[in-house]
Amino acid sequence: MASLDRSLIAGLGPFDSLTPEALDQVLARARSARYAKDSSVFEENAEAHSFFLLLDGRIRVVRTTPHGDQVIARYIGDGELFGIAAAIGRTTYPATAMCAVDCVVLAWPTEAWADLAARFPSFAGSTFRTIGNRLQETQSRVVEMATEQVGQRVALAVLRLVRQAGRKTPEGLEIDFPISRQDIAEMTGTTLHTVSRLLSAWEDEGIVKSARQKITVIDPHRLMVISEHRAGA
Amino acid sequence: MASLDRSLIAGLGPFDSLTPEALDQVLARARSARYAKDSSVFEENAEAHSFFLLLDGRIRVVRTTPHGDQVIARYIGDGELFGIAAAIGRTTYPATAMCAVDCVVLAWPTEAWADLAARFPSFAGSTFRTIGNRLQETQSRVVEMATEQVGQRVALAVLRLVRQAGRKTPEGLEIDFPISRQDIAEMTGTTLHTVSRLLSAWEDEGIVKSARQKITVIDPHRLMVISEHRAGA
DNA sequence: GCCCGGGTTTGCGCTAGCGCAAATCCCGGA
DNA sequence: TCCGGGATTTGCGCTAGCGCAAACCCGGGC
Repeated sequence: MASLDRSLIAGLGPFDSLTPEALDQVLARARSARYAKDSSVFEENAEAHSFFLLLDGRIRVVRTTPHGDQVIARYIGDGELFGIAAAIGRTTYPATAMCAVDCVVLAWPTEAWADLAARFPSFAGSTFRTIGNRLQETQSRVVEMATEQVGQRVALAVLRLVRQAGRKTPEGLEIDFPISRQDIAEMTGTTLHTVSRLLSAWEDEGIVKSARQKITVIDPHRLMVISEHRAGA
Repeated sequence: MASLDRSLIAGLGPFDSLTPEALDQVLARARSARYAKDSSVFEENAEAHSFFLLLDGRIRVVRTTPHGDQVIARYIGDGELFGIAAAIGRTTYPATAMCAVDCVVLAWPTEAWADLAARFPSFAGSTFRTIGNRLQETQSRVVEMATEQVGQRVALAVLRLVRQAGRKTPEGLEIDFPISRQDIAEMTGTTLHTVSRLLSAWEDEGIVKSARQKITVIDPHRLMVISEHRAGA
């Protein structure tokens, strides 16, 4: 494992405003690793030996119920920390991290966290802000699940994905990683059948365009309308 | 506002293992306040001027949707910090804190947080652990809402309440604060009608006993069975 | 170029649970 | 003690969306 170049992480959220020397110190304790698409970085309930930063790729964070149902907690994008719930008290990962595409990550041993946090307060702050944001966002999802119906939830999920991972194309905004109907279903608490029906309907209306593992939003505005209004035409 | 006695908070989670002097310093920046049942300690979207510790009572944390639906995020019990998402980056409260009964709270100005956290690392740690726990728990609720059906969700909610606020009575375990069918509905994403029907059915089977704003669990074991098994007899 | 397998679409029937409405109950105040 | 209003219960009809099943489509490996 070669020595890591600080340009990898300079300017990324968690390491914002660290001096070059500080960056080197932070990197000194990290190792980098590649994971192939569909491999997991860590598994639910496994002992939390490391925490991670995603350098490149896209990671799906999944929980599995005792019944075997899967629920996607969130997608992680470039520059985001993940596996950090572990850094805060937890000794075990609460979910599985699956690579939606080939990924490059940095990993720090869990023990390093307290030390880094103490030495670089802005790093600690950023971590906590991240966790705070996720709590916030997760609570919004609870509210959604409790009050909106499937159509609205799916619309919201697609909009969120586009915002997080939208790539501009001539057609519209395309989600830049492969995502199946099943995935959307697991994000919104419904079935792939229902998602498929909804996307088909929206495609007929020219709101989205979808293909195998691919979704492009043509008319975000009308999708927002769907996500807000109860019932639909 | 008289000076506060450190015995109020000695030994409480967040202030565990602080020296008497440290406790005094922490208390020096707090003020205590009483809130009547059904009054709010803070409102959603209001500016986060303070964070709080509940000394006595029970607080319902509620979010309201643009459509006017309410969702109960959680209940806060004695000795718990609340309104702290604000202490971590947020400048505004993400939810409303309503008193389910008369409450006594300690309040610190938001500005004091960074200072206290820096001076008393164990306080900071405890806060973060609390937030971590809540993230965890909130995610579990997302999973529940996505995969279980109402009967199971309501059973889980009741069990959780009993665990958190159960008082032993000759009848069984009684939830020690007034809680309506509507409240349970807002915790589980259903309607008061459905909750009422479920409780009635369970009462017929001798699993729970319920009255106006009151629920007593007679047979926790059978309730757990309901919460785990799909479909029911 | 052909075949295989996973992703997707679509039809169909069914039911969990919502929405509405009405009756009842019960606590607390006058 | 009587009364008003919120909490609860219960009936009834309806539909959103699930579950099952079958067909289809398409990309990649051989």
